[in-house]
Formats: sequence, structure tokens, C-alpha cells
Amino acid sequence: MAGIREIAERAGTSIATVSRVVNGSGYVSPAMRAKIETVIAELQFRPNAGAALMRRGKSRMVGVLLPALDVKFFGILAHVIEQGLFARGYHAFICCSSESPEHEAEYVAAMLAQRVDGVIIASVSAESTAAARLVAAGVPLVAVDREIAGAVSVRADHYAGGRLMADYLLGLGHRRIAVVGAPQHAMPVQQRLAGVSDRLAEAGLEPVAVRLGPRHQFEACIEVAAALLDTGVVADAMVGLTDIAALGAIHALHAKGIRVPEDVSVIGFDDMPMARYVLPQLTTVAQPIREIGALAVEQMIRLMTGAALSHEELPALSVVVRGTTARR
Amino acid sequence: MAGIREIAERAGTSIATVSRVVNGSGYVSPAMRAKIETVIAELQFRPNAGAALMRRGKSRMVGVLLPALDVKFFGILAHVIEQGLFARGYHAFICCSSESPEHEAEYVAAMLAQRVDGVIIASVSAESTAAARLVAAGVPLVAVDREIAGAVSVRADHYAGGRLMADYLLGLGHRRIAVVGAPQHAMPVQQRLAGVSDRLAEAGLEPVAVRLGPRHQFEACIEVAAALLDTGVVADAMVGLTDIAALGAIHALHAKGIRVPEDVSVIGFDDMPMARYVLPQLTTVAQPIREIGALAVEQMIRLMTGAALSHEELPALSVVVRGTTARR
DNA sequence: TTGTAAGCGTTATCAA
DNA sequence: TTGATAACGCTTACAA
Repeated sequence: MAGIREIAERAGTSIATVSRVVNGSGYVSPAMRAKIETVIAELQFRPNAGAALMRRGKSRMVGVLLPALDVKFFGILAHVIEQGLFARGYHAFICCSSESPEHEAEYVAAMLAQRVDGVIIASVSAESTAAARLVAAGVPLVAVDREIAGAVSVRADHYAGGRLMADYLLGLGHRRIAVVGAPQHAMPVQQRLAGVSDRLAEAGLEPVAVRLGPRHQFEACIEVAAALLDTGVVADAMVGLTDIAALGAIHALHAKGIRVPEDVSVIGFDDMPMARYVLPQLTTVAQPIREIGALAVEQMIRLMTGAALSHEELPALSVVVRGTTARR
Repeated sequence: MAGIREIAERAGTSIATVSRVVNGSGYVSPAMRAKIETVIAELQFRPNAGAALMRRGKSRMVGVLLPALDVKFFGILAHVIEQGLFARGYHAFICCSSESPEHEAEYVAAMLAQRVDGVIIASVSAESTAAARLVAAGVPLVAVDREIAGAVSVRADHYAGGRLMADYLLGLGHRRIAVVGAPQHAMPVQQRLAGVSDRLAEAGLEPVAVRLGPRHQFEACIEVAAALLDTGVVADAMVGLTDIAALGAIHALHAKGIRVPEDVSVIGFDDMPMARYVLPQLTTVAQPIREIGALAVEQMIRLMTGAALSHEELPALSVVVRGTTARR
């Protein structure tokens, strides 16, 4: 496999000049550049990232650690982050831990070995040591959608979002409000729940029922909502702490012959594409996920370049009114 | 930053032995191993992947090139492939081209520079040169969901799937069948369409209307279906060449006050989670996406290890009957 | 504008 | 079971 040395020989120049051409650094005369580029193409030269990394000590790569890729939220996040990083001249090293600590540990080791310039980490399980190891290694760290000790954090104000959901339902005249959600251990979910409860308390109310499931999966969410309904509680509105949970509630309601929104209003959270798939379309609180991803990249760049962190506020959450809510 | 040399010094041994411990290769006495591991932990030693790559010439990494990560199909695929690769001792280098040739070219270069042991490439735009460059570089290549010259291909039989859709509708007594889909340039979509048309032809029929949109996005799909409906064609069943397209058809139908499945039956293709979100839930042809991902990994392993390729048949496609189809 | 030369941190071969 | 040593291919001062 042709190396820089062979290129230099054939082009009648030195390896230093070839390196300059390959990296676009330093001065090279147009004639020389053209000649070298020709030889590079001829010999199908492919630079060796290992050698470059060894010399440079850094890789212009940013690790992106996510718990899953088959979950829409993370898929979108990965996409936005990749775009942002690319635009700034960095490559994304996307890793998904698949909820497995073993995977996670191995990918963290791989990132460290790869000498990534930083890591953007999205809501990994609480008992994971990934963040700690990264911090210990002195790698710039940006947490997305959760807080991590020693790391900059970028996330929506889930508590405010919870208040918003309750507020909107209250404004519609609903008083008997039930809440369903999952996964129960997720911090954002708990914060939204707290927001809902607090806002209701201010109105002298409390949820008529709360039910959180362990798994954030459609079928499981339907079951959680069905179980709640089976207790016989009477609600005139239901809060889904995520869009999936709201969709689960709608299906559970439907199975019982209860109409949405005529009998019961339903509101979700996230505004993922799925919110628009149901009929009627789901009213939900939109989470500015793309802005979150973009801001995470921006903070990472600042961290890596030593610039001051921005204290920019996240775009506000907002209720997207669609068809599953109605005045009481 | 501590290197293997320093570790050796502090442990009172040679770098060769340290290397053996780090890589778990060769013989090292338990006592020596313990001592070295202690020092490694103390100094927070992190191996340098660049140096290792330079020496070894390969990275035990497999590139995974996808057009997007925020599309459910690819998210699931990436997830399955990552899992399979991990289980075989390889790391996945997941790259998404974001539909941009520029991104794609750069990631291909990065993969080449990284000396990946192989690349699994999923349906990238036809005019991309990615596959060609990879083939030229002699990198083992497995194409998923599309065919690429010079590469092993793993994909569902979309043509058969198309026939299956038509077949099922025909069996229900439908005769006036319209077809909508997107993106029109995608080979799988065209193959499904061919399957539908051929099966109808065997029954002496042809689609009452066909409409393909350029973008596979929910809103765009609704518009495509609405435009088809606006022409005034009378159909008693609609085929969505993807689940999204089918969902778009349902929404367009709904907007016109046409009931599903009472007035018009709708069938989709893929069986993504979204098929279950709508009410009634979508009847669709299930694509064995997880098996496809797993098989792609298996073929890649065989390619890399020089084993014979398997000629295993893909699990058959099947109609998942849910609520959007009814007897005429 | 181009060339010289000194490593970078490993792995693997061979010898002990 | 361990050690010495020679690459691996590149970047980057510094010199010319």
C-alpha cells in the first residue's frame, strides 16, 4: 500500500511537501501540488489515520454516546449532532451502548484510545461509570438531556414542560387529570411529572392517578394506561409524559370505547413525528430537540477551543395544539 | 500521558510484556500480570489506538454507512448491526451521510484512513461513488437493502412483497387499487411497485392510479395521496409502498371524509412501529429488518475471514393483518 | 517554496 | 516466561 514516501519519490519531491498537500497546510506551489495530486490519485494513496493520530495526539473526532439508535429521539439527536460537528470540521464517532454497561465501557475505552477531542453523552443509565471515566481522563464532556457532575449540560426545562401540560389542560377546564409515563427511572420523565403535580397543586388539585411504567415501549405504555383505567378512576384528561405514553393512553382509551377528545383529552410531550401519525393528531408539548443538539455541539466546540461557554437560553417549550384535546 | 514504556519501567519489566498484558496475548505470569495491571490503573494508562493501528495495519472496526439516522428503518438497522458486530468482537464505525455526497465522500475517506476491516453500506443514493471507491480499495463490502456491483447484497425480496400486498387486497375482493409511495428513486420502492402491478396484471387488472413522491416524509406523503385523490379516481383500496406512505394515504382519506377501512382499505409495507400507532392499526407487510441486519453482519464476518458466503434465504415477508383492511 | 530529520507509542519477531 | 529491538507512516520544527 502506497505511503507518503512512495508518493514523494514518484513526484520527485520530499515527504514533507506531500504531507502539506495531503493536509492542505503550509505553502506548496500550484505546479508541485498538481503533480503530487496526480500521483496520489494514480497510486490510490490513502493516508493512515493511525500514523497521523500518533503524531498529532488528537483526532478531530468527537465521540457521541447514546443509549440507543432505534429510538426516534436519539436518532434525531445523533443526526443533528453529526451535522453540527461536520460543519465545524469534526467527525462524529457515534456509539450506542444499547443499554448495556459492557458495551458502554468498551466504547468509552475505544473513544479514549482513539483520543477523541471530546464526548457528547446523552442520557445514559445512572449507574454507568462512563461519564466518570471520561471526566477522569480530562476529556471535554457535554451532557445532553441530563445532568452529569463535572460536565456541561444542555437540556430542555422538563419541569417547566410539565407545568405547561397541566396549565394547558386546566385552561381547557379539565380538573380530573390522570398521568401516565415511562420509563419511570428517567430524570426528564420525573421532572415533567413534578411540573404537572406542582401546577395542579397551585390550582388546589392533584392528579387523580399517576402510573409510570418501567419500559418506554408502545405496547408497554398501552398496558400501563389500561391498568390505570382498570382501577376505575374517572378522568377527563390524561397527560402522557412522552408522546409514546400519550399514544398508549389513546389506544387504551379506545379499547374501552372512550372517545378522544370528546370524552377525555390527551396531551403528550416531545412532539416526535409519531405525534402526527394518529388520528386525530396528538396535542403535545414540543421539545426543541434540534436546537438542543445544535447547542450541545456549540458548547462542545467552546469547551475544546477554550472559549467561554455560552449561557444562551434554550428556545422555550410550547404547546402544539392538535386534535386530542378539547374544552371540557 | 503515560505510555507503555513508562508502565514497563514502573513495573520493572519490559514494554513487550506490558503489551502482552494490554492485549491479552502471549504468556505472562499471574504475578507479573497483576503488577502491571496495578500500574496501569495507577497511571490511568490509555492505549493509543493510532500506534496500534499503525503497527497492525487493521483496526477491527467495520464501517456502517447509512443515509440517515433519524429514519426509523436505518435506526433499527444501525442498532442491530452494531449489536451483531460487537458480539463478534468488532466495533461499528457508524457514519451517516445525511443525504449529502460531500459528507459521504468524507466519511468514506475517514473509513479508509481508519483502515476499517469492512463496510456495511445501506441504500445510499445511486449517484454516489462511495461504493465504487470502497470496492476499488479492496474493502470487503456488504450492501443492505440494495444491490451494488462488486458487493454482497442482503435485502428483502421487495418484488415479492409488492405481489403480496396486491394478493392480499385481491383476496379481500378489491379490484380498484391505487398506489402511493416515496421516495420514487428508491429501488426497493420501485420493486414493490413492480410486484403490485404484475400481480394485478395476472388478475387482468392494473392500478387505477399510481403516484410516487420525491420525499419520504409524512407531510409530503399526505400531499401525494391527496393529489391522487383530487384527480377523482375511485379506488376501493390503496397500497402504500411504505408505512409512512400508507399513513399519508389514511390522513388524506380522512381529510376527505372517507372512512378506513369501511370505504377504502389501506395496506402498508415495512411494519415499522408507526404502523401500530394509528387507529385502527395499519395492516402491513412485515419486512424482517432485524434478520436482514443480522445476516448482513454474518456475511461481513465471512467476507473478512475468507469463509464461504452463506446462501441462507431471508425469512419470508408476511402480511400482518390489522385494522385498516376489510373485505369489500 | 521545499527538504531534512526526529520522533510519536505500539506490535511482533526473535532470542534468551 | 520475558526482553531487546526493528519497524509501522506520518507531522512538524527547523534549515536551506
